[in-house]
This record gives sequence, C-alpha cells and structure tokens, in this order.
Amino acid sequence: MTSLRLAVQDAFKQAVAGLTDDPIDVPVQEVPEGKPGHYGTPVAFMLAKALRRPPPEIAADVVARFVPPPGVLRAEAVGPYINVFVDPGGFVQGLLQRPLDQPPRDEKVIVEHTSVNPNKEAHVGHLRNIVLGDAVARILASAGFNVEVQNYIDDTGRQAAESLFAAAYFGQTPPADAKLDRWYGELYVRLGEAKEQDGDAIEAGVTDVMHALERGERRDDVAAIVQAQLETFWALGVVYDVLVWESDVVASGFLERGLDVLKASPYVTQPSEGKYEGALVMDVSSFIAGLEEPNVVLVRRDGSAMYVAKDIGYQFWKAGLFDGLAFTPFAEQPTGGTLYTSDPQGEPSPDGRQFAHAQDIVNVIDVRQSHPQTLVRAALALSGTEEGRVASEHSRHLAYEVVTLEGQAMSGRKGITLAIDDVLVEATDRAAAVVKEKNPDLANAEAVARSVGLGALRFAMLKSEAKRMIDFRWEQALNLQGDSAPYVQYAHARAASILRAAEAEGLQDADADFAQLSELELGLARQLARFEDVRDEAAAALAPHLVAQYALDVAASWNAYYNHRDENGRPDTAVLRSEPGLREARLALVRETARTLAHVLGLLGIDAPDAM
RNA sequence: GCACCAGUAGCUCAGUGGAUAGAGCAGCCGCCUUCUAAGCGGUAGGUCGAGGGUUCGAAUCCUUCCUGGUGCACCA
Repeated sequence: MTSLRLAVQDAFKQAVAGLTDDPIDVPVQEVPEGKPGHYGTPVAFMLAKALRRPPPEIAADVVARFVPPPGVLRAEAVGPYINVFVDPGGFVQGLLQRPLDQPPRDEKVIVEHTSVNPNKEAHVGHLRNIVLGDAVARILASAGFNVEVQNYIDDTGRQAAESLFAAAYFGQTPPADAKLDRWYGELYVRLGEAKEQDGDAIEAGVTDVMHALERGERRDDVAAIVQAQLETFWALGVVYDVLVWESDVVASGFLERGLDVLKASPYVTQPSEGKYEGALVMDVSSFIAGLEEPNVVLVRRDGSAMYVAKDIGYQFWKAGLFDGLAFTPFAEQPTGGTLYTSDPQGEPSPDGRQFAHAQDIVNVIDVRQSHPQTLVRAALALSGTEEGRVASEHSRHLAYEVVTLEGQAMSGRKGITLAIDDVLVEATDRAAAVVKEKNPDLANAEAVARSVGLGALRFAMLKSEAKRMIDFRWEQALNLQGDSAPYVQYAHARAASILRAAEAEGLQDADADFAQLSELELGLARQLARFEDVRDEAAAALAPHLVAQYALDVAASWNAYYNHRDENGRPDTAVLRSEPGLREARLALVRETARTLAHVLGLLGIDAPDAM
C-alpha cells in the first residue's frame, strides 16, 4: 500500500476508534469511476451491527471525527461509504522517484524452472514453463527476496539415453553447424518409429546408454545438448544461476541419505509379503486424504529408486539439509551473469557463491505432475524430521496448464511440436514487418523488432492465470495490438518520445508547479500508485498475470490521458504545449509513468524500447 | 469410482466479500492542421454453468448437481 493510502487507513482507524472498543480492520479501496472521492472505505457496514445503527449514520459520524492526513483534502459520506478526496499535486509529488523494488531482505527462495529433458529442442509447451518461471523469479527479486534460479538436468533419464542411442543406431554424427538439440530431437522421433520393427535391439541399446550415463561416461554429449538448449533460453532473455544434474545428485549420496531418513519414519516400511513384498513403501494417507491406495513405492523390489525418492534428496538439498554437491562455471550468459553447473570436479562454493540453503522453494512444473509433486511434499512432511516438515511447508508447486497447438496436444515423441526457435524467428519477422510499415525511419529497427516480437510472445504466455489452458495460435500469440506487450511498449515509447522532446527544449523539473495539476493527472497517478500492491500480491501468489494485467491498466490510463479532450473536443493534456509550471509538473508525471511501465515490463522479462 | 482444475459478453480472458460486473478480438459510429492512430472516444452485447445456503452485502465463501479437462503404475 502506498504511504498515502496507509495514512488514510490510519486516519480512518483513529476516527473509528472513538466509536467502538473492538479493534477493527479498515479496508481502504479505490472509489469506482463516477463516484465522488478517490479512496474510500465500507467500514460503516462493519460497525452497523455492533453499534445497532444504520451505516449511513455511522459514516457521517466517522466523517465528523476524521482528521485528514497530509495530502488528503477532506472526507465525505457517500451513503454508507466514506470517501476521501486527495490533493492531485501532492499526490503526484509523493509518487516521484519512489523505489520500485523492495529493499533486499535476508530470505532466499529457489525457483526451479525449465528443466527440459536434455534430448530435444524446447517447444512452446516448455516456453510457458520458462517464461513463467523467469517472470516469477524477477517478481520475487523485486519483492526483496534473494532469488536463485535452478535448472534441473535429467541426464540419467530414458529420454536422454534414447536420443544418444538414436545417433549410434542410425550411424549419424552431427554436422558441424547443427543445432544439437534439434538434431537429436529429430533422431529421437525417428527412433520411436523404428521401435515398431526393431524394438528389442533398440531397448537393449538404450539400456546400455542409460548405464553409461549413470556412470557419467556420456556427460559431454549431454552437455552439448544442454548448451544448445541454453542458446534458445538466452535468446528469450532468460538466465539461470545453476544447472543441477541428476547424476550428480545421485552420486552425492542424496538419494541414500534421503532414504535413510525416510526409513526411520513410522510411515515407511518394507513389507515382507503381499503386493509390495521387497519394496520400500510409504503410507501417505495421513497427508493426502481420500486415497484408495495409501502406499507409494519409493524403491522398487529390484532396489532401483523411483523418481519421487530421487526428488526427495534434491529437495532436501535445496532446503540446505544436505551438502556435498560441487560446482564449476558452465558459461558466461550473454544477458548477464555466470551460469554454474554441478560438477564432481568442482568446488562447494566457486567464486564464493553458496547454492541451495533456501527458506522457500518454488517448483515450476506442469499441472499433470501435481500428484508426484504432492507425493514429494508428503515424503518431506512424513520424514519424521522437523527440517523435512519445514521444507515441505515452504515448498510450493507452481502448476501451470498445458499448451496445446491449434487444439492438439503436443508430443515430443510423436513430433507434434512447435520449436521455440521457430516461433522466435516468426515473431521477430512479423514484428519487423509492422515496424517497417509504422516507422520506416526507425534507427534500430532490428533490435526493436526483436523486443516487440519476443515481448508479444512472452506476454501471451503470461497474461492469463497459470491454471488457464493455452491453445497456441499464431494470430493470438503474436498479437501486436490490443491486450498485448506491444500495446504497453507503445505506450512507453510515446512517453519516452515526450521526454526526449522536453530534454531537447531544455525544460527543467525545478520549474514544476504541482498545484496546477488536476483530476486528469490524478487518475493516471492513482493507477501508478497501485504498483507496490500489485508487485507484492503477484510475489505472494506467484502470479505474473497480475503484473501483466496491471501493465495493460497503466498503459490504458496513460493512453486515455494522452488522448484526453475537453468539452469542445480539443486536446487538453498536451504536455509540451501546457503553460509553464503546469508543463513541467506534467512532465514529471510522464517520467514517472515511463519509469513504471518500463519496470513493470521488466518484471515480465519484456523490453521497453524508447521508440518504435 | 476418487481427487484436483475450469465454466463470466459471439470468441479469448480480467475481476476471489463491498458501490452501476470490466478489457481485447469480432460488429457498428466517430477522431490524425500529428508531444508516435501499434492509439483514443462512443455504441451494441452478460439468468457470472444450475439449484440451495451463509451475509447488511456473493461472480467471489459453503453445499449439491451438470458440463469439460487432468491425474490416480514397482513410469517420469
């Protein structure tokens, strides 16, 4: 809440305190369009029962007792509501130069996202995961958290083995200029088809490669695929702090140590007879209600661990309960920072960096994995350790719905996909065509086209709630008008253009006369003032769509202000043609608008060009 | 069968206890003698899936039902 709204709330509390002894929460909300006042409260309703009087009477009483804080002109009872009127000039001034990020606080949160199997190129289904995780990480950082982004590399899984084996099976070696994730992905699909004729031999070969992977023998091959995938993620403007390889997690003994902890739990048993004879199972019925089958297998009869068991060790490590992984730099990321990787030859704290040891854990994984994710949290909670219980409570699964392709489910195995690389090219091309048409003389047209195309794409993935299904259609995903990133970017460019002209004219902020500002400016300023609430709510709910929707709101308010006309239909908000004094005050508001728009877009990982 | 998610304007979606339920797209009517029309204004369009309940107040909370999606392996 802005300081002004807090002050209004306090003043209401003071006024209410004389009427009742009970401490009462006083909500302060925006007054709807068309009603008198700017901020208001329905608190009179809440007092009605205790005071046994009608709300409008109480509202009048509260108004009589209300002492306006600085910046507030007066309060007025509007029926049962109590509304206050704000001084426009003071309000705008209070907004200028406000910090848009929370000061850093000593609370670490790990965001695990992407985690694409290292055997194929990423498609638009993965795009949602990547963009969502990246936006959440940015929002959490802005809300003051110490954020560590992890990308889990499942290098011992079946998929990686299949792609590597496919190359050998078909006798292929990658051409020098091949993008390896795509190259292996195509072979992976071909191998799937070949299984129908030659299933047994392929199965044997894949198994051999899986064993080799477990021994760490094909690490370089997998790393080459990971490198190729990273090129795509970097092109999206996404960066990571550390890659965590499954083989390293296993080799570090986290699996065994996790299992040792669990074996001491009363919920974990190894039946000597029946359906689960010889397996290690966990009874999760006390954690998950309504299960037909309360037992979950952690370790198979043959001694091999299930995914859930492996993940428990990884989650324990994230929470700082296990140590022992070593790290080494993997790459310098073009968009900033060193990317580290787990590596048996590395060191525990390279360059003084300490990984894991997080208080909060966010796992960005699609909704179909909700069940196994719940099992992992159940295992942590039922481990019988206090640390496990805490880790369970502080880990959240950010579940997002799947992306379909023109109504069809995507499938890497069947080759029904749309690669991010291809979508990026198309997005940039479409944006470039529009830039050329709208602004043929634009200096850095190519860079702007990239920002606009990528922005449109990211925005399409973020503007709705994560639990909403997305059907990818070109026209919608690359929409350059309406509810889209380019709409917001354009609003920003417009503001930037005014600021450039003002600078060329040598206008000085010091000449601003804020007293000349009116209701017109206040409307826009109130929109800007919502930012802190939106940011903190989005961080708490892991909900970037709130930020995206807010970006649209700010752009719309600014565009409405920009185009405003008086009763005679003449523009009455032309900043640079305003009277001196008013002109500079308006300019300050425009600067604040541009700053807010750029920052909000930044939280979504979207550029804000100064011209387009 | 059990569990989770969704159902709001023709379409795609915002809005999770407060004031006449909002936006984009599609439709219709306007606005560039321009601080960038990738924009703005207006108009039309809604039994907020259905029924019951809680509340001064419900799209929002509870409950039953309907429809659609997903999940319930010694896979991940």
